[in-house]
Amino acid sequence: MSRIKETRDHIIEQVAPIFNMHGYEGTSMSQLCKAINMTKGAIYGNFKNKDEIALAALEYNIANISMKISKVVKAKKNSCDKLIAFANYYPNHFPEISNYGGCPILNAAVDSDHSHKPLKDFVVYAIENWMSNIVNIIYSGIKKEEINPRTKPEQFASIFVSLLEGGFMLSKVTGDTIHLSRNVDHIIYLVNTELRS
Amino acid sequence: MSRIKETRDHIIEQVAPIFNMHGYEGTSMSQLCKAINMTKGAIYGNFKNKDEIALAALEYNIANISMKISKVVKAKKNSCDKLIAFANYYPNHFPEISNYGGCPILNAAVDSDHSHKPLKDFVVYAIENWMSNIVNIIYSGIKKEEINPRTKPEQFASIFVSLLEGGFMLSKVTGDTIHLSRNVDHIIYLVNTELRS
DNA sequence: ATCTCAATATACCGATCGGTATATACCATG
DNA sequence: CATGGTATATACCGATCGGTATATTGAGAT
Repeated sequence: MSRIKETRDHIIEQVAPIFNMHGYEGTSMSQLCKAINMTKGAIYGNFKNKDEIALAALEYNIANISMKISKVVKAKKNSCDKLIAFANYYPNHFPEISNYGGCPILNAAVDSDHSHKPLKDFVVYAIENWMSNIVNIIYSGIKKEEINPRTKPEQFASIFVSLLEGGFMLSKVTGDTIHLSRNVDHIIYLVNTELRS
Repeated sequence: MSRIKETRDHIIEQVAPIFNMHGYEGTSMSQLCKAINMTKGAIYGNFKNKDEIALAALEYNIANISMKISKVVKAKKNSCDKLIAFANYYPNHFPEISNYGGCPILNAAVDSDHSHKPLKDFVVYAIENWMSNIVNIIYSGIKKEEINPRTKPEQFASIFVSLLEGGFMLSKVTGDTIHLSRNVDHIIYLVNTELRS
């Protein structure tokens, strides 16, 4: 890897949590300089402008959490267990995600509404990607006869994602994990009583 | 009402949607001046600083939507119908709320995390108030023997709020109301199959 | 008609914003 | 050890930030 790439990656890693915590407008370039202990020359030598570094940070944040979730999901063989492992990731890593500023997808979805288009486009892409991930697990589960074929995968995906994001938001802002726990309990209940065959 | 109060209220009404759309950091005082067609003198004559006007705007936004929802809920007598009317408010008014910048509670919950404490405190208060509203409808429904007494009101409230907020967020960012509709369908399903006695 | 006082407009503050032009430091190659 | 090129630091830009001090305005009271 070339040296310029190493610096660029170093910058992205350091600024990613800041963008996640403070949002696009709430993050300033000087704030980023302080965080990476470098000057504007280093940033503008590696990124065209604030938009570009914000997008890179978002991509990093979403790829990061997606990868970690993917790991616990792949560890399960049964489709229903995959869904439950997915859901459990959030309460199991609540402090860590919370200290990082919350779920990057939710933050970006709320924050990106009036920022530049590529950023918003990427949020939509990430959400659709996430939902189709759930949908695919269910379809595959139906094929493997682990999941009730009368299940509606798309509807379940909407509910699944909403319960996790909504629950995380409630727990983060109130400082009480109970909301997220209740939602995950409901997801597990749905999986075991309505999906699992 | 004194004239100063009229101006203050006029300002709040005009700036409330701007704060809801752009968030605290994303909203500038000059932007507000342009919106109300007045100058800084008018604003700083009626508000101590940006924090105070932002809090007033949030209070206005939340009171506003709460009042409207309360109206459709109170129009129903049966507790289960109240819950369904509550949930239906969101898809029924999606374009209106969306154009206004989304649900002020969700926006503020995500936005307020690093702003001044009174603003965050008010978000928490509003959420707890909202949840206890749902809880009270259920308790009252149990007492009136309209709702299954084995229902867990607090758990249902977490799920209820999360499905609405999460679904609205998904639908707003993707521009497709299907997510919100699916979630409301699930809420109605839960009410009719698990709550209604 | 004049005075008073509150409400708003104007002009300005230092700080910081995103961004850029240039100087400097550093490393690979000869 | 000199040189060339690249990566980063420095210094600076105009614009805008939140906020304030003061000038102007206008309605009600005398």
